[in-house]
Amino acid sequence: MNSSVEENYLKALFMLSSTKGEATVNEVSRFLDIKMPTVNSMMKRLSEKGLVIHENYKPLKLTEKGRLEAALVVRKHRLTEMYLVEKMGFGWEEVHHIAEQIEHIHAPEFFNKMDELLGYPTVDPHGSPIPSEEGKIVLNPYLKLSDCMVGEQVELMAVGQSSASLLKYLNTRELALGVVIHIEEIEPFDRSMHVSYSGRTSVVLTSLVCDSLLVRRLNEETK
Amino acid sequence: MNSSVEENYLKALFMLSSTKGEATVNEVSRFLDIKMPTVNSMMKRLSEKGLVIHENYKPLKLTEKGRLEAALVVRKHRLTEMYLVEKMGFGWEEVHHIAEQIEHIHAPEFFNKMDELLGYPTVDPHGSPIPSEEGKIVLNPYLKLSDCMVGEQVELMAVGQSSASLLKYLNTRELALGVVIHIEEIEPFDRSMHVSYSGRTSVVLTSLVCDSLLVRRLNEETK
DNA sequence: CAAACATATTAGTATGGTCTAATATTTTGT
DNA sequence: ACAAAATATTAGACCATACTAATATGTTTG
Repeated sequence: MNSSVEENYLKALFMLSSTKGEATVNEVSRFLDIKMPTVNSMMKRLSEKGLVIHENYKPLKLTEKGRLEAALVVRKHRLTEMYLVEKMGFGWEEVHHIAEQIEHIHAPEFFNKMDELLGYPTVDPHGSPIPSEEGKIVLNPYLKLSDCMVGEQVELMAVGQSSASLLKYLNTRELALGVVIHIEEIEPFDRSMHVSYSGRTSVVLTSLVCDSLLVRRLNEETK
Repeated sequence: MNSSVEENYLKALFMLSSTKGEATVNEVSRFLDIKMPTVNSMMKRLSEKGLVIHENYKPLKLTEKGRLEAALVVRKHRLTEMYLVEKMGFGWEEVHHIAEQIEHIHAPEFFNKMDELLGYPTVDPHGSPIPSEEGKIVLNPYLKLSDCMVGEQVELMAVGQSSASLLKYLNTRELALGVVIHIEEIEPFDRSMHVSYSGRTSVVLTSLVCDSLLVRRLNEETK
């Protein structure tokens, strides 16, 4: 059984290595706000437990076992977020720090019950995928708003990062999941976008925001 | 902020001292299954933090502050149990070990939301009182079934101890909270009771069981 | 390529929370 | 009342998880 602390390291590694398949001690250190030597010795431990591959001065990788255990923590986190929003009426921006704690509860039946009550969702309220009990995740089928072109119509499906500040920003602009966005114009010099949605027109979104919004192109018949 | 471990000691002390107002190191030790020297040094810590009164070789008492913090942990535990049973569909006997973990979550809004969704209950699914946010508890208004007399009609309101074995025992006999029990006969020599309820008649309950069942006398007009 | 910088590791320290063994005190039973 | 038993405390060890300071390795850049 892994401790909460170990689970946090595994989760960090899971998230940081999701694209490249590996991460450095320094990245984990900054991500968790824990000093490098501490990370280093913890990685030694996880390596002895067969959860991480750690050769001196080389980047860190999760073993298959480590990846599974990390995925299960992420699963618990995202199911919790989903449950808090859908079944308890919390707002997007309130649930993260609660889920950060509940994700370490050891009680599979508790999370499976949430899963059942939620109807076996595959994405959480931020739109991020929820790993299955076997650690499988659906590949994120969404693209960044910033990768779309003028004239396209897209539906907001997820946010790339779920900082409270971004979520509040979206709330004040009535930008919720499911909103259909029409791209009116893109400023070439700073890549900011003018968009319209839900009756609002010419709303300006900076490229920073556009990078964080994950959308799905609407096909012709939906228009 | 108290750690989970400290919270467990406070809770233990709270429960053990609920009748006499104090408890011994030895009792806490047996209750938590932690050796006496460990308990002793932890009590020293809690005493320095102003949560416990601990003079050498004297029984332990909670300070007002300690009592409040302990009550809040109990509140979180019992609200959680209540929520798991009422809102998620778990059985009585499944929820204890989940609540033991969730009670240490630091997120008042989470528990207040449960409270709200449950309609501000004052007793948990085992019938034990749920302390308020201010640490106040309604005095247990129930009496033991074993203190009742032949001919009385009582409603099952709570169980004195919530061991899985007792709860299963009650389940198999369809003895649920709210069931109205009629006391037909009491064996003087072993204090076992013959009772009837929900169509069943002459069910025998040993005195051990009767001691664990908390009931409320039904007044005449309810009969 | 060598110096400077970034990253990684080792060594040593601290704290929380547990243990066992030894000792001290209180309670109990004859 | 005194010896035995139960309870409480002190002392010393250990592991998990953090830190700082010092050192080693790897990377970047003049």
